[in-house]
Amino acid sequence: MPELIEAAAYARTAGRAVGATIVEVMLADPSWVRGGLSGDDLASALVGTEVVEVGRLGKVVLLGTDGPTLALRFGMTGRLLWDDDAPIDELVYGPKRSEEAWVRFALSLQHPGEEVAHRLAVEDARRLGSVELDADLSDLGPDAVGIHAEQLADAFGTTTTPLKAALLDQRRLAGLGNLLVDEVLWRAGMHPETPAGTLKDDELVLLADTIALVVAELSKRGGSHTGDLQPQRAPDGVCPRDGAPLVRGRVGGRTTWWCSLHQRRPRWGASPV
DNA sequence: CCGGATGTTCACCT
DNA sequence: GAGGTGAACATCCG
Repeated sequence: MPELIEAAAYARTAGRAVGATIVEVMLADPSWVRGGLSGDDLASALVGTEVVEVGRLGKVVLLGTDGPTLALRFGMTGRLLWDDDAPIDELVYGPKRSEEAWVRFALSLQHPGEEVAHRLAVEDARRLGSVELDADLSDLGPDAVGIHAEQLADAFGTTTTPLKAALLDQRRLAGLGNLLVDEVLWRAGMHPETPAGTLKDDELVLLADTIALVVAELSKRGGSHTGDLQPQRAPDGVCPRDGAPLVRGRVGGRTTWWCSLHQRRPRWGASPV
């Protein structure tokens, strides 16, 4: 996604639905629903209910009604739209335009006393997102916002999984995606292949502080793609801090960029040089 | 034309 | 069981 920062922006916008009644459900793409429900199932469960709260856990946006709770996942190209407003204009690896044909799911929402209903819609070109009723989110780890060193220690345990893969694993920690993790590790000066379970207490504190700083700063700037490292995540990119060449590799199945100088190799547990 | 892309999930190895 | 890899999903972009 749309990582945590975009999901938070979507949740803020979706918050405008609180107090409104769902009067219509539009499901343009039946495969966008999880749980084997049809569009009719979805409509009969939701039409007539009132949105009472909107929240977020990790990258998932939750609309709580006085009936079921609706979970929205945005995949890589999902954008949330409120009428003609889009909280996030453009996604880095998503399409550069907007098309009605990519709207997979929408709700019509009627506020009491208002003339016209609003539309809350999700546009998802690649269809990697989904909507689900009463989703089981028990596999998600603690949210990355507000994470503490002790929670990171719990999340990592003694695993030898590369730090980058551990931070991307939503079961350990919910909300960070590929771009945010590269930015965090770069700022913390940690090599992405460091075995996650070998971090010392002071390193866990530094990591937790860096996650908080990066999420706060990039939220203010406007998205997961506004990190200092981002413009250099390209061939011949150099470290914005010290000018050393960046290394491009694959860690945890994802493209990973790190500084050849200040994100040093782990002292042990790495593949032989 | 080809390869790669903010995510998730599953099959298949080691 | 843990963890890695690669594919698949479908589409856009350089």
